[in-house]
Amino acid sequence: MNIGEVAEASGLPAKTIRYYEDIGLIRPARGGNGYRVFSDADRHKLIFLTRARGLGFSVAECRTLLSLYEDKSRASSDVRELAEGALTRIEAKMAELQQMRGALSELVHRCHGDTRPDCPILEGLASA
Amino acid sequence: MNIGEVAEASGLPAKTIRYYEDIGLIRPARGGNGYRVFSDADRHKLIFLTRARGLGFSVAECRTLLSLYEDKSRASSDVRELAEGALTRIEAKMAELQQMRGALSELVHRCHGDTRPDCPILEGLASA
DNA sequence: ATAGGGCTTCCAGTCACTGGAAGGTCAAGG
DNA sequence: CCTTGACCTTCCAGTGACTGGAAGCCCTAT
Repeated sequence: MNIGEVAEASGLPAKTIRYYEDIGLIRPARGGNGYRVFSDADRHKLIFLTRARGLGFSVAECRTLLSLYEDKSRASSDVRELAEGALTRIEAKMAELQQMRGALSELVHRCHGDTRPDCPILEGLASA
Repeated sequence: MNIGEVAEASGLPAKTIRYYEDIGLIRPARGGNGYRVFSDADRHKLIFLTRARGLGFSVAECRTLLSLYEDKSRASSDVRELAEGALTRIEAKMAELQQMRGALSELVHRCHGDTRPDCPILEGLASA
């Protein structure tokens, strides 16, 4: 299949797929016309990448995940460690966002939001 | 004050303060030796920026916030709109992270994480 | 006089794409 | 056979918000 089809199938933009080839995540073959030719294995890898990225793994981690995926003598603990790291990052980020949301929503609710200049949001930013 | 002091006072790295000058968020004076000289107003602005960034406003929004802050005839509704936008973004991001966390933690809990290759995390990524 | 720390500029790199220009290829319709 | 339009190619540059590092000036203390 050509890049358009595999983009459709994997949910990734064609640009991103070319980029993934660039950084060596995938190695599609080439047809006589210079077009990339994607095998089923390539398509599976791209779907794998789409999901892994969607779960918060970095591209570097995806590279490792792909090599673990292909290494039939892997230890599942290696995969789990990566996943636990991603989970920890997600939870840290969520805590940070929760903090922000709390502070911000309080400021928003205290601001009447009309034509007057008086504004608790700006006041809060200027001197917490 | 010099950049080191104002960095300490605002919580921003000196590098970031130079960057903020570069993009025109602040305009510190210069001493005869070429060093940046920060006034109290500069310091206040940097603290303002630290807090606004910490609440999830983009640098572009911070620029607007600063100009609203200095505009004594502003409408508080303009500030509030910006803040509501930031809040909406935060909530969207939180929802996304929650989704990720749910999926990822389920996979992690299903993986025994030992020396065997068998791994539900990889299976989940390969075919959800 | 020298050692150290702090300051300066400038260039390059990060992460993961994304946009756009210039041009080659292919299938369908006239 | 020619054209049209969709699809493909490469290459270069830009995004956001910094961050690292090199080369060199400045200031203070010993």
